[in-house]
Amino acid sequence: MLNKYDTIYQQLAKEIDDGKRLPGEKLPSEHELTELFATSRETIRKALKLLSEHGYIQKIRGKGSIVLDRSTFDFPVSGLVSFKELAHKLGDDVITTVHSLQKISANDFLQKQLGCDAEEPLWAVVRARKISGESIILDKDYFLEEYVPNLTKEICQDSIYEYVEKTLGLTISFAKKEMFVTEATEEDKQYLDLQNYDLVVVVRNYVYLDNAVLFEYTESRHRPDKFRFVDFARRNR
Amino acid sequence: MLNKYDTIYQQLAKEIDDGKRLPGEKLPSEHELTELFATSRETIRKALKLLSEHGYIQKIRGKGSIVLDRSTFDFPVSGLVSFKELAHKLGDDVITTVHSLQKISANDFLQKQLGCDAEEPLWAVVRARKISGESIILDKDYFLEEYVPNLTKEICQDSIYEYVEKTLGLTISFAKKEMFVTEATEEDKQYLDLQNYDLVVVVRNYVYLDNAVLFEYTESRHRPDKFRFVDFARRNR
DNA sequence: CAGTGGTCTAGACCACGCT
DNA sequence: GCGTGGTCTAGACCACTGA
Repeated sequence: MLNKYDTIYQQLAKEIDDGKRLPGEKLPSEHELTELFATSRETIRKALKLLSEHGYIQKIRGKGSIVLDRSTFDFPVSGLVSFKELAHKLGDDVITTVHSLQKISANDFLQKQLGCDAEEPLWAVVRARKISGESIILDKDYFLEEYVPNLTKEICQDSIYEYVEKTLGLTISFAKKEMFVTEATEEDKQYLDLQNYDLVVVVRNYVYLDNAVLFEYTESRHRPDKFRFVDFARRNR
Repeated sequence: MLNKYDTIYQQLAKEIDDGKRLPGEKLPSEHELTELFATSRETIRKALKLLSEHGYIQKIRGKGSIVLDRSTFDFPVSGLVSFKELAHKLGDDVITTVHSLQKISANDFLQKQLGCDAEEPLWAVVRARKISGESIILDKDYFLEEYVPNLTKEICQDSIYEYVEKTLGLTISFAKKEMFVTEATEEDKQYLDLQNYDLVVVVRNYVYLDNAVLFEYTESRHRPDKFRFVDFARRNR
């Protein structure tokens, strides 16, 4: 069972998704929702905050909460989405090839990225992602070994996140992403079907556990024509 | 004067920025902060929520609020940042050239992007942004004329957002961004110093007013080597 | 003016971490 | 068991909107 406010959020979100509440319409007032759900106003407000953060409604002081048109927001969400989830949503067939899996010590670059000690033991994984027959993405992952004692090719073939969260019981709390374009390296050219492109889009991902430890640094290198990112940003975040 | 919780947020953020509270340290507990700021716990919690949403702290149930290391987060923020603000933060000299400014009617593409009526009257502005002597970004903006009755070259030269918000009194509430890489068009080549690059990074920006009206569609076309984006994503957003 | 959402309060109980 | 943050309540006053 979820929180009360989360339950209310999900119900209202579903009603909007199902077309029971149409864009442009107003939701019942907070006062009315309080009675509808037999709860307090602050709880209703938390649910409405979630709806507005997910682009379902917009709250306007003095007027009410207006249902938004999410039809233009239908691309897989920004935020922390694993490659596997993303591919699944796109309905594409994805094949992962593990090119290397080894224990290393942090070099200067990784020490800086992970903010860890010099020589800190790390897992280094290099994987290529093939979509519809073409190698499109090169994933280079670095984990603190301390948190991930065992790692096998099979796990890397599947989803490392799933292993980390479900099997190891670690909780990922948030991630910072950084994106830029740079020249393709020899490694990119070796593992990706770059066609004639000599640039790649690099997405750097810094992943934190719920104990505030930065435990993973990932670099995803995308063939430029297949890259896409969506961000849904509220003002004054 | 701001809200109480916003004031508390800003004070704590400043203390962290100034190094008075160091990464890894814990903030005082919510109970202690309640007494420190002579306020209620929910108000403190709103301030802490802001801190955690901006990457200043991480809250851990049963333990406390830990100050994070924001030193790797120092690049200008994701979200709705106008070009002018961004350039200002970077401390660069920026020159804007207005290449065209005209009233048009929505064509099929713009009708789709803005979700407006066919033939809806729009402003169309094309501007190039020169940073340190090089034309790096081509901005193509389309506004609903209904909301922006007058637009002059001088306003476009300066900041359209400032004009819209300060002079017209409209409030921008949020934006959706979409990013991808594509081949440079003739227009890109004409207005940008693309060197040998034949790709551009396109950022599509959908801007909403606080009355839930989508009133602007902007396409920013960046020279790939000068493009950079940072996203700070909490889980389950 | 009545009705809306925005802020704030002072309490309560719960789930979790640590010792 | 104690202190932490997470949820929830029932009220209050304010700022804004629209008739």
